[in-house]
Amino acid sequence: MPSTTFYNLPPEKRERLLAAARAEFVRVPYEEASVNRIIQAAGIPRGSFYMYFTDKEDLFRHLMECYARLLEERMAQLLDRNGGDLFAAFLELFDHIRGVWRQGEYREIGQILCRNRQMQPWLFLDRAGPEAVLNRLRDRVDLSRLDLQTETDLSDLFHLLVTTLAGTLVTAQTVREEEARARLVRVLGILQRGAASKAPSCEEA
Amino acid sequence: MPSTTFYNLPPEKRERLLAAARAEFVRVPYEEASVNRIIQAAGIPRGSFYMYFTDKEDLFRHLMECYARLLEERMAQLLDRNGGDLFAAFLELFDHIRGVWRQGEYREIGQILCRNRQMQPWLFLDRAGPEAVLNRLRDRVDLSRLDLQTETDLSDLFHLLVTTLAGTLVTAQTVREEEARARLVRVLGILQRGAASKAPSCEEA
DNA sequence: TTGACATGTGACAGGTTGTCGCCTAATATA
DNA sequence: TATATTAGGCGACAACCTGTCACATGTCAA
Repeated sequence: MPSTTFYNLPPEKRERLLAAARAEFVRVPYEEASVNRIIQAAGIPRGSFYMYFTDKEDLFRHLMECYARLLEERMAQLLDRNGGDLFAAFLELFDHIRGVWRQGEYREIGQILCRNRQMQPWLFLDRAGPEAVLNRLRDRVDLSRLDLQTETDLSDLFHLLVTTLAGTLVTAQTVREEEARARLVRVLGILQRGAASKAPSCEEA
Repeated sequence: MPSTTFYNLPPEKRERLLAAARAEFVRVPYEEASVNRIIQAAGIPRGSFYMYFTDKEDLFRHLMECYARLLEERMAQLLDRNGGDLFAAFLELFDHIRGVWRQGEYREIGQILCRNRQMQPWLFLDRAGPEAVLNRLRDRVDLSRLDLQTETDLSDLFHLLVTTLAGTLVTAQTVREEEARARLVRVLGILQRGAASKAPSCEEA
């Protein structure tokens, strides 16, 4: 987490640093990103940087978490709008994210995530784990739409959904947009209806 | 991939290098692992190392892929033994892997994977993607047990299963073994029966 | 004015990586 | 046997990186 000193900075300087960081993380994969280049581009002395962030990872996490917070808010709205339908909300979240990534301040996030697939969890999963996110969202989920058989099924399902969404978003950067979306729809379908063939005694019309 | 020069090496030297590498990757997370320490521990000069592998990543991938090949073979056997039941095979694969990790040459793999969760995909997914693995395994899967509605459903399902297995294996290193297994069973259950509540007109006994 | 404290600053020590020219040993050719 | 050719062993080196630390500077309260 950034130190309080960082938040006391003049906003202009703060944003300059973050912008330089985003640019660097877009340019090369995480491991190759260099604090050196970031501070140079931002015109911020070495010592100061380490006053704000403990290291590169701290900075990267901050970028991800800022955006993750936005996503969580949006997810809450989408759940409400869809009457608590978890699957519908996730699909709409995909559309929302794709839209936001196309332009504006968060345009770079998509590219960063694509260049750093291993970091996917950092975007969607709270430092405290997926549990934490789910707990804040739980009230908005309509459980009657789901067939949950144990206490933890919701958590497991949520995890599956998050992983799937993340994966789809990343592939959406390289394959055709609709193709990625179609894949998401298919996987959501599998998760809803199950992949095991149904007993013949229970066939749908 | 290691150069042919690497394979021409006397087996003793080759194994010394790989052992040193495993030890280093167990010691610290991937980013912190140092080629320096590996070659020092193995008593191999710098120039030689770069003759065998292009860099640290190349070496790491090699370790993972050696093991991945074993897993794929095992998976093929398990599919045959379970009459092509994909779900049963995955569950047994979990048990198998846990057993192997407890001792022997691959004891370290579990720890490495745990210290480097982001690398999970490298273990299970072929460089060519999950598709490649599935294609080699496809014939052994009994499709009649599955309810696949589009061409790509099997591939999507396979991806879900692999991701889930990897996640469970990693958590199994930290939480109680049976707990991790129980979680895998639950998730497999969700994937089989689906998470959407069934229409009342089609209730099981 | 003076002190106390937060913050800015860049030189520095200690580490890393990949390369490159040189040397050795083994094998093929005349 | 003498010589050419080639694969491989080797370690010094340049170029880079990171995190720290002693010192400079600014700011606010007494």
